[in-house]
Amino acid sequence: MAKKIQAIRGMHDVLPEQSPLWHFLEDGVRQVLDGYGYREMRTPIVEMTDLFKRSIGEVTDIVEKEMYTFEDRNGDSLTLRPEGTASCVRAGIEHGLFYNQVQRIWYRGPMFRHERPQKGRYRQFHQIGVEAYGLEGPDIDLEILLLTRRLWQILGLEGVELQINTLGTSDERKAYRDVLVEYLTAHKDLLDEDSLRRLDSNPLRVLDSKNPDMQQMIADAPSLMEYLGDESRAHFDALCKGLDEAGVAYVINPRLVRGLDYYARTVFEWVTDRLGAQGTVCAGGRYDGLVEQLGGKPTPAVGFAMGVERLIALLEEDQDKLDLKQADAYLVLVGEEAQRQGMQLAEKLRDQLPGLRLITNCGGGSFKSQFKKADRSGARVALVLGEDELNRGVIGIKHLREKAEQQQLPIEQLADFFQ
RNA sequence: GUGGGUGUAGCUCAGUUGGUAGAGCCCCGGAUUGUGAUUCCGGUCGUCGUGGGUUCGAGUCCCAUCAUCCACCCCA
Repeated sequence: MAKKIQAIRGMHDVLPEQSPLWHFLEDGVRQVLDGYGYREMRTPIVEMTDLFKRSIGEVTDIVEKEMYTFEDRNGDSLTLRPEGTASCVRAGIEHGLFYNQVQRIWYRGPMFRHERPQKGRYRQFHQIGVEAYGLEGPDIDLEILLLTRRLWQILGLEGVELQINTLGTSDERKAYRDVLVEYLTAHKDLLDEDSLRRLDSNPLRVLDSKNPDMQQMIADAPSLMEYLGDESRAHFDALCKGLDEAGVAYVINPRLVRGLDYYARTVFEWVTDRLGAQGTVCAGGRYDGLVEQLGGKPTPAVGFAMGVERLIALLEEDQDKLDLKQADAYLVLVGEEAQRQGMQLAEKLRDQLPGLRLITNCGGGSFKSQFKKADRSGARVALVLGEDELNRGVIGIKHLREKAEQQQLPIEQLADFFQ
């Protein structure tokens, strides 16, 4: 036997058995987004490497050590996208979508990060992202959050908690960052190895440290809230008020600091404790500076991304609640003549009943074995065509899921049965 | 990138102090004529992750390597 080739580390197949759950999720998301007037955009999986360097930030882990970057045949440096926002902004600028316009956009697809695989963390993973451009007020932030709440409702997802925070404008954050670095440097002796590293790369992250020895020092650190301008504060207050009025439960988490450089003002995460260490199921925030930073004219923006594998993992836990059977009817065909005519009959049924999910038995087999297959297909009924039925011009209908006598119908009346 | 756990049939796993592999599920067939899911009977399936080493002999011990899982880190 030839040597087997297996999938790349951290990249997984979605098998036929799992795809109904993916469809359930994707259909639900699409339905909700349609309902809010968001439209899908599809962008390439590969982009110029600089796009991500400039948007995500040169000194982030993603750019420094997690990107799948390679040289194209003409020498360009290309990268498999590690996230979707950058591409979305690039495409928007490229096609003039942001000129004096409001855009509500969503996207979905695979993302790539070269990390050590773990539960809820893969090298190829899928995100569904939602972005709104051209609106600077807190109303659109609120809409985005209401939309996520509705998503969980539609999907029947329970036990996810909303955490929000504000990072202020980039100027406010810069000012705070300087103060924080000063404070942290003064307490350098208390910092652990990770935090010392973050002191240079992302000092705000130090506040999120899990190290118990550092908690007191962190609690005494200056708070970003004190460095917010009036406008940022008003923006955040208005959002909180809107959430209150809409009855959305949330927790203000001052330590919530998104890892990508482009976030400002509103940031949020939906988290669960059911997924181990990777508990963030959906996260995002405002990124007013990014469009300009990537060469467009200044455009306010807010958005988020969901981790599809993580949501699927949550949905799997109570999958039995979902009705995901895949066939309505299974056509049992015994005998050469029945097999021949059965194919024609099945086509006719599909003409008459476009939504019908009908599996035709192929490969022959006894009545017994064909009924076994019918049962395993999940079909509600088995349609039976054998020698007897052919001679009499009828088809047998056996109910597989409920107690009811097997009945017979003239073949031409079969379509009526499914109406 | 760092640390720990695990790799035996398609799946879930057992395999005693080293003596050349087993169960359940699944799949296939049968239990008097053409009927599933229950029950009974029978059957197929393995280079024991891969490569070295120790030994008369390795699934079992040693080394390496790959994969996978969990945590750190990072993030959706």
